[in-house]
Amino acid sequence: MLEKLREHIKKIVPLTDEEFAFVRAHFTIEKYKKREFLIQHGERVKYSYFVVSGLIMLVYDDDSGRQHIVSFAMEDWWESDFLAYFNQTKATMSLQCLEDTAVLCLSLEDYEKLCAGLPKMTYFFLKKANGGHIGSQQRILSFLTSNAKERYEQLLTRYPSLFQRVPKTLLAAYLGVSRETLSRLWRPS
Amino acid sequence: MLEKLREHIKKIVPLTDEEFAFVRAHFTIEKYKKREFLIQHGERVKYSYFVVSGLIMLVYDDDSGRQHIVSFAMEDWWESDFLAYFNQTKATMSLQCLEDTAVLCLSLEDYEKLCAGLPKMTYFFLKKANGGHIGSQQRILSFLTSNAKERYEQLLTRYPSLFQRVPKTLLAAYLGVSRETLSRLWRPS
DNA sequence: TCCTTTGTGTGACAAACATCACAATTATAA
DNA sequence: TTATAATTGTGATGTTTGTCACACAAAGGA
Repeated sequence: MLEKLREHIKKIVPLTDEEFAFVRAHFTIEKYKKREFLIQHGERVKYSYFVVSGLIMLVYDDDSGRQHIVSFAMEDWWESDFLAYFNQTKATMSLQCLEDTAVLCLSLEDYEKLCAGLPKMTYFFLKKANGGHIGSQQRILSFLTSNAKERYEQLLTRYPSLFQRVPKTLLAAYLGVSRETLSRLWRPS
Repeated sequence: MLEKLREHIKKIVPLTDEEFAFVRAHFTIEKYKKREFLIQHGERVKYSYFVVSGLIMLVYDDDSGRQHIVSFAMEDWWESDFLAYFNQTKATMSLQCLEDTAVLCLSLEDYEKLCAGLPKMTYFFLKKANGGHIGSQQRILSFLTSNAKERYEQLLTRYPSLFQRVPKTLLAAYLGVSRETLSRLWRPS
């Protein structure tokens, strides 16, 4: 569990045993079953999460009851409703398990302490945040430049495992098309 | 020019005169006229930019010659082709002026030196990067939940000045609709 | 096991949006 | 100023996508 976090951080900043002991003290471990919620829309966001194993989705439920998926997060990803997390406001999105999932939890207070106590970790989070920003921009670009079929192909090229792990309805909710349209994409009209 | 940067940074981390002297030494000033390019697609990305005044757009030109706008950046915004900047690869996007624009330029080397020499600045950039990530996620959500008209209204609510400063063709290229559709939105069909 | 969810495909039709064509107006530079 | 380019609106038409309806298969709990 925690060793996975260490390996993950090491890819950006190497840590001594002592430093990692400091880091690990800020995290708690939690396990969730499929369909359980890590964050519930409307509630306070206590943590951001490092996914050790499993698969979760960040989802927005609109007024008409439709689900829209902002992000899937699998092993080695960081996820939360970051807007609510950093501003300590109520969640506008939910974070829900698509598989049994193990996560490491980091409260905002511990996040700040971690950054203050070990500047390397600020740099680590900076790299992660830049990566997230760039990734989101690429997703925006795919909305601007590509139709439903192309977006679907791009998604499966980038994350082939999602095809097996996630029902098509949810892939549609990520791509921004109806599940019926998605179902018809590869069959010629 | 530089005083604007100081005010901007101060909103997140206060700096002493000495610290700001260190910061300012890493930036250079550049001025561009309307239609000029700060970054040209295919070329190396030397800097990320802090916009002191004016207006620029981050734009992707696709194979069929269409323009897609990833972002507008005005006063007090940071902008670049961040993927190419951080990886020191060729730009896939262009950064072009929509108005005469003054910017402060920061090379990747100076960015790293700044972070290493003054940890406060790492924290500053972390806050900015998180803000950028969250902003991009909101934009993704607007693609998922809203049609062209709603996205247009959201854009003008958030950035009313764009309505006067930017031609409708470019607003359309930002929203992901044709300029004809955009032109017809407020007139009932 | 059976029985209820959940997931998937497909037809018929409606709505949203893109494309092409053209006109007219407003900036901008020589 | 005058000519050229940039910007905007709008009609006609076709394509893409959404919605509703239904059937059926697969998965999971009692």
